[in-house]
Amino acid sequence: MTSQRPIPTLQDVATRAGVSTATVSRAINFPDQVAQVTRDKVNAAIAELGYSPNFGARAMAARRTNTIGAIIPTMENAIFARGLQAFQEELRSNGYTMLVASTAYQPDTEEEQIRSLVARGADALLLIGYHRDPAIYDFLDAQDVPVLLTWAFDPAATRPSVGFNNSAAMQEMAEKVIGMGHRRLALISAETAQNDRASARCDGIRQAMTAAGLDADTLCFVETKYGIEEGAAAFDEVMTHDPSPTAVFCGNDVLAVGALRRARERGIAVPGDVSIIGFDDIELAQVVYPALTTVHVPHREMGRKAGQALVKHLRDGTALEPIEVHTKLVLRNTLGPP
Amino acid sequence: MTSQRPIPTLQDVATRAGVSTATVSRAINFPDQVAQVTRDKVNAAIAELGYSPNFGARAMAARRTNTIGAIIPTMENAIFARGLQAFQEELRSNGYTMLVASTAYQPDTEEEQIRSLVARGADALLLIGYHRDPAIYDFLDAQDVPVLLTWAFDPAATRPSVGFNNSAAMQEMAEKVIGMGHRRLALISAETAQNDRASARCDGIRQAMTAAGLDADTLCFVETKYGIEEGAAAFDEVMTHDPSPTAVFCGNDVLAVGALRRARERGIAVPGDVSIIGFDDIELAQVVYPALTTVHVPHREMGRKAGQALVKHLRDGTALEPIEVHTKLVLRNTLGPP
DNA sequence: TTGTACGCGTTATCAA
DNA sequence: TTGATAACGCGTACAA
Repeated sequence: MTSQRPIPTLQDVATRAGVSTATVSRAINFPDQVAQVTRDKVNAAIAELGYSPNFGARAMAARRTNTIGAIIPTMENAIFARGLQAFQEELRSNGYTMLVASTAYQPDTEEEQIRSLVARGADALLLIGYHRDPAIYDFLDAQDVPVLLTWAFDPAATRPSVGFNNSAAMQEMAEKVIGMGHRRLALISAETAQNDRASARCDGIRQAMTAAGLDADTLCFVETKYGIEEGAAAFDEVMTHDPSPTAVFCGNDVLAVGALRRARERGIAVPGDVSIIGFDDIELAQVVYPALTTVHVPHREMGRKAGQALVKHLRDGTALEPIEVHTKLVLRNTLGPP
Repeated sequence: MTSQRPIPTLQDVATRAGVSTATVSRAINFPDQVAQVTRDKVNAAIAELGYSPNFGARAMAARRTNTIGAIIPTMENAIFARGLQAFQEELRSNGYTMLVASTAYQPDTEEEQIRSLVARGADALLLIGYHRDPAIYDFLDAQDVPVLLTWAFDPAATRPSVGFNNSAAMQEMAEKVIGMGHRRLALISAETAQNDRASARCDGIRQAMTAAGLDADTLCFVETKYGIEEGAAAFDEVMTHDPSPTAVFCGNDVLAVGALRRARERGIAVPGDVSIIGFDDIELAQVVYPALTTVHVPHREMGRKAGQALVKHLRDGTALEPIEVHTKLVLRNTLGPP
């Protein structure tokens, strides 16, 4: 049982340094407003006491927290982890702290997390995708909390975002695939109901089909949850379709890797019998064999730019501008002629 | 320019409901202490105003935050992401919120993040591994913040942890490998300087060698940063050793996957020419070809149990007990006879 | 350059 | 069951 000395406060530091609390506060927040000697005394007292400012009190008095919240579907998905890591590094180097929360793709949970982060005093929020209950946007407007969306970019959208055009990116890949002669196409997609990125990618394929004179309704479409195992099961389903597809698009690399594994297990040659195409270009894509053809998304760049944009907005009060980042086709070895 | 109505406070709700702030506070925190009719009026007012309590003020007045901080090396590593996801789910279902911060394996950054989370009022902290400056533990004790360590388990340690015995786990695998007849061993390790898990795994191999009558100094040891590319480069280095190893242990699956890829690129057969062994059993391990032999770590179980332990401690005030979780050898296809 | 004093929004104690 | 009120620790006019 150690004798519990109480946590030191500003007042304790002030007493110890023989100055007022106001001076200590200034010494911390505006060092050049206080005389050198005074500052030294204060710093010494802070060090001796092991003082660190109370966040709650500070937030209440200053009415800002230097904290930015980020809400993602799940940390278990490498793409979000990577984007957030870059986002955080950017914030950190500008004196901001990131608070993360995850939603498991549940809109209710997202709303709850938004309220929680706002209550915690987040100065701004980073959210994934455009689609959510308008009431949430109203709430954020009412609370005067700036919001930046990411992972999607729609020039026509009213809310600013830092992201890429999911539809156009997938369309470009589909055009490539169709250009190679593929006609019987399939798509293994993440669940589209609450996920505007997934549905935009799906639209991209249909548009490419229509533009090439194919009937978009012939696309063999299967929706599934996120996961390697899920991708494998969906691949089975897709291949039972008659006529069977010669090219299988996947909404993300994880699904594609599952499909690829199942193809090997079934003795189906890739890309000999069927081509498999991913989306995201996570590390996994280069490691599987054959290496996965996919759409590269600059996750780190996106996270970094989102961080820069938010910091600038908070500092200078300038409007948040939409920023588009660009995807790129990565043609590896799972795509071949039909 | 919408007219900015101010953010509602407890006082606003009280006025609107025609009661005192004390009653509103109780209606929120101890609903059964207030009359049904009063409660309804208060809830109505809360809904109409869109009120949500100010976290800072609450923390200051209540002297707790229902928040638990977690500090990990990096979110980009799937093992931490997965463990934290489970940890968070457990906290959430008990009314606690998780705050994450990451350190990029920098002790200085970790210390900074610890102070930041404590200042934010974290009721407890989850940290990875045992090894850190004693001054940090002193600080946490002084601030009266409970700490639970994880990802490691040492029965002799003074601080409670929820984790597994890194050394014993690797030793078990090494015994298996040696038992198959391997004598020329190599280890590609994560950097051991600030990472007690990495050095424990290394010790495990040496102990198995000594126990089997081998000279532990013959272990070909290479240290590298985290990453697939880094694993590949380290594999090159290890294979130039003379005599070249017949079995290459890797400190984690990501390094192992890099080694595996490089082996394929070099035309080195696995496990024909050399065996490769990973650690962690992340999804990657089942997806590569040949599937990776590795040590399974129950990351989700570990995260969940850590969450349970911390919640119980905070609620009941009982001491934090050490909890060991168990690893398991997963013999897939990259390990064969020498 | 420094100090005084008030207010931030909530919880908790004590009375009523 | 409810209300008045004193903390909680800090930032910041304003004054000196």
